[in-house]
Amino acid sequence: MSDQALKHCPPACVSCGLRKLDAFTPVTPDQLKYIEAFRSGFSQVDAGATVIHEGSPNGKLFTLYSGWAFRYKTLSDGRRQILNFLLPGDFIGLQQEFADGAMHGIEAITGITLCVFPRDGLLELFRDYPSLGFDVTWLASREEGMVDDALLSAGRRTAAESIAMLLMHLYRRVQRLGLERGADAEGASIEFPINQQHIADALGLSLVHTNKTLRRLHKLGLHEIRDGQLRLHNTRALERIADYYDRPLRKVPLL
Amino acid sequence: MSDQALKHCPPACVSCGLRKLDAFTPVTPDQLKYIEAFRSGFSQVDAGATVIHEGSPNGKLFTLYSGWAFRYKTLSDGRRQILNFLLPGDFIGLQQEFADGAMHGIEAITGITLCVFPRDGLLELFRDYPSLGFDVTWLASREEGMVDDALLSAGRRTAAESIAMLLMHLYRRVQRLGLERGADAEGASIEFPINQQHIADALGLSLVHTNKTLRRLHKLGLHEIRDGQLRLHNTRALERIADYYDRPLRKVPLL
DNA sequence: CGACATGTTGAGATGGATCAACACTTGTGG
DNA sequence: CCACAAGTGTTGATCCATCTCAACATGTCG
Repeated sequence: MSDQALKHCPPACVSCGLRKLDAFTPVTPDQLKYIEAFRSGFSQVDAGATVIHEGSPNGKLFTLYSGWAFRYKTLSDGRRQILNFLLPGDFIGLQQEFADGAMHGIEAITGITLCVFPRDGLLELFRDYPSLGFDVTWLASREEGMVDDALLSAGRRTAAESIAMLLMHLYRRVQRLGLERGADAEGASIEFPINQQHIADALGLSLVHTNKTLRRLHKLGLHEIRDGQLRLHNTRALERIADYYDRPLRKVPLL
Repeated sequence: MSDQALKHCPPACVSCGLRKLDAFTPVTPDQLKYIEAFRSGFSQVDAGATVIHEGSPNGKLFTLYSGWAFRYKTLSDGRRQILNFLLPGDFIGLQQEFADGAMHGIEAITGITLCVFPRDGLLELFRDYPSLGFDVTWLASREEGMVDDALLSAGRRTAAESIAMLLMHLYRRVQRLGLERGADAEGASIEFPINQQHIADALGLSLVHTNKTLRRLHKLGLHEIRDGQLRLHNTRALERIADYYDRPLRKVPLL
């Protein structure tokens, strides 16, 4: 499936392009119908625009259908921390419902398409389709796992280790979605719409240091970022540097 | 309620000491009965012992009944990052079920008591009591919110800001449980069983720097840690330094 | 008593921050 | 068509928050 086909969210979940991907657990026709009824519509957000404002207590629930986005928090003087990157299939907005701490914002990196769900239908979903409720928990828990990893990077990894980790992590996630670009002369690659400022904010580094470290890894022949594409030239080395080894991939639920 | 009464987990949930606390949302007698049936027993772990080993794929689910513990990850050369601290009422082990990334370990700080639940009964719980399933999601989401905050600290706060944040955060959590020690001559305090190495590992700092920063805050008259007790002498200043302002507290579900 | 965990302090080293330029590209308005 | 601003990436120089190393104090416990 080309990612071109994923640009726009189709009106009916039955013809959902995402769901056809191998990465997601299949659902029964019943469940699919319920999800479609639960969904209140879809929405598009331009690159760079804010999907959910930091600290806004209300909002809807979303499934990211296409494009990249990120969750973030900022301190009052403007220092920003990206909490994690959001890729197609990610469920958005749960914490807004629950957290009693301060909230996070969500910003689109590329233009994105979202399936929208009403916040107050969630309990009903748990009631009517417990296994879908279970899936929501699955997704929440999986996302927490990603933040755990990010915290390990920010807290204990060096800049080079963190960057190696992030490149591997994002590459693998895109790869699992089946969106890896077929091998051209230089090998496989993925779309990589984030800039060095995003990387810096995700890892708790300064922009300048991020640039220098990225440059160093590039000169070591580990990777290449060009024209919005990421190519990994030596995943073995990157894994070793990041001290991160991939687990067998599992299918992920999709709401 | 004195925390003495919370030392041991009673055999029946009806007489659960935790549940009497104001901090938790009440449950119906039906739900309580179900929870009691779901619970397979309880367990004690000594201070310093490991509850769940890092990377162990299986395990049970727990509710921490009494004492302090923490979730952590380590890099292969031993660098350790504490992901968050666990206090009574926290639900433990969800990520073990779901995460496809590497897993975390859990270690007891004090002696702790745990209610044990079988991992494979969870889906059944979602089916039989959707609102309890909803609560599980609630708890997962709330925990993610805490990790989000920790990531903001590790990534973007200075050492002093991070420490101020952590002190406030832990104080407030204990306070919400109703475990604040009544005011003696020097004002209110909480039990504070963690040492400087724990603080360092939670914030991504070195032990030495943690000590010096803690000393500095103490000399500024902001707090005092002595005899395993934490006293905050100037919460206003701590909040300002940490750039963290408390939200109105909400009741938390308890499983 | 010694072993060990914990906290404290100083000295020196360094990873990463900050400041300051500059190059390149893209879009925009004149 | 050019002139210009804005966003992004690059690089060097310098600074400093934090790390590492090293020593010592204290308390607990067997």
